[in-house]
Amino acid sequence: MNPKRQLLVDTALDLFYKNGINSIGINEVISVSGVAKRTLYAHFASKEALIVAALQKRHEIFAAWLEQKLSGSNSNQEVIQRLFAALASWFAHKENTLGDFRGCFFINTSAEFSDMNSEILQFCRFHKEQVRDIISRHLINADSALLDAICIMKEGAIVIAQLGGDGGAVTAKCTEMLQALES
Amino acid sequence: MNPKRQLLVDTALDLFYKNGINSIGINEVISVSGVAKRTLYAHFASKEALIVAALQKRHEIFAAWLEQKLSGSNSNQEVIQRLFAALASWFAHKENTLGDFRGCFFINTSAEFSDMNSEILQFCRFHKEQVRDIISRHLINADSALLDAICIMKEGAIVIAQLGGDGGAVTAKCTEMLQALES
DNA sequence: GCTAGAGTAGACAATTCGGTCTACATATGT
DNA sequence: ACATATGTAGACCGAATTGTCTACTCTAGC
Repeated sequence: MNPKRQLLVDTALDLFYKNGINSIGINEVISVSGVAKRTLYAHFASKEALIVAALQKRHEIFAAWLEQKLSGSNSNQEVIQRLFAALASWFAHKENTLGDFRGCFFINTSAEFSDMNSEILQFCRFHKEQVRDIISRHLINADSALLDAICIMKEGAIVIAQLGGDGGAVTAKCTEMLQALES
Repeated sequence: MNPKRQLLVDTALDLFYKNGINSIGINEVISVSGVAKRTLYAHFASKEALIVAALQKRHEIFAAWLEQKLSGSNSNQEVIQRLFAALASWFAHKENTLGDFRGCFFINTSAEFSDMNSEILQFCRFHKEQVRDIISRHLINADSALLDAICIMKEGAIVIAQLGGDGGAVTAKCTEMLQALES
């Protein structure tokens, strides 16, 4: 809608994801985006509101990306294979839609805020539920045990890839294990 | 060794782990510990040096805790069972040694710093390698595939527990799946 | 008793933080 | 043509940031 608001959210998301939220001040967001500080505070009541908007934007991007990666799968085996192939591609910085991989924005954000009741952490939990739902909807005869296993390994793979592990090897292991579990 | 230094590291670790590193200023560390600022800078060249010392302390505590939890295991099945039982207990805030659970300090710290070559992130990677080694040493005929699976699920369980998931249920799933994989 | 080491309190510097405010410019709809 | 909305630049505020410095106190060893 509003182009300035959108620019601010995009810039904030980019800076927050790359550097961590507490490392980026409002002044950096405005100087990088080229938007006046007054305009920022015309669109957002506070830095926290901007953070929430950035989280929402990231959620939209990620959910759409995942949905597209999984849509059209014909078996649970294929869902597993596609999901972890997509993650591997993300880890290897080959997914332009998601930007350069630096872990899960929502896990990272959770690390920076301690008030579990804040809107920020509530949204992080919401995102994880939604992602679980997306995966679930693509599974045939949604087996809860399989869904749990997929979600656990997905988070594990993301964390290990972020801390310098071999993202390709890890996702391959996950695929192998989960496909064995399903058959 | 030096009591003031130790007090500073303990206080810093507690505050950093509870609130995130960038949310805690040097002034808070000194006011909570009751140590003069001058003394802090007599022991540490900078905040970064204090952070590294806190990471080291946390690593010592965690490594000793894990070692104790796994020592005396008589089979890979038992290692798996013990590891995830210990994690479940940690997630449920029943491990006094580790303090109230708020995720993995090293994953959390990785989220706050972006320079992969900094001493801070180097130490986070070192910690993960060491933990992997500890688990590996307790496995019989250390099967690399099993070790990978354990490490992936361990990270996944920690992240899910941190974001409000049912830590007990997740660790039970992990135990079940890994024991099936091993038999 | 004196000296040296270690610690204290807190002022201070320089910068940055989130956020407010004034004064002005531009663009759009009627 | 004029009003309204939306934008700009940037001064300003009080608080907080990391880090330095001065001046004083306490304690242990000789």
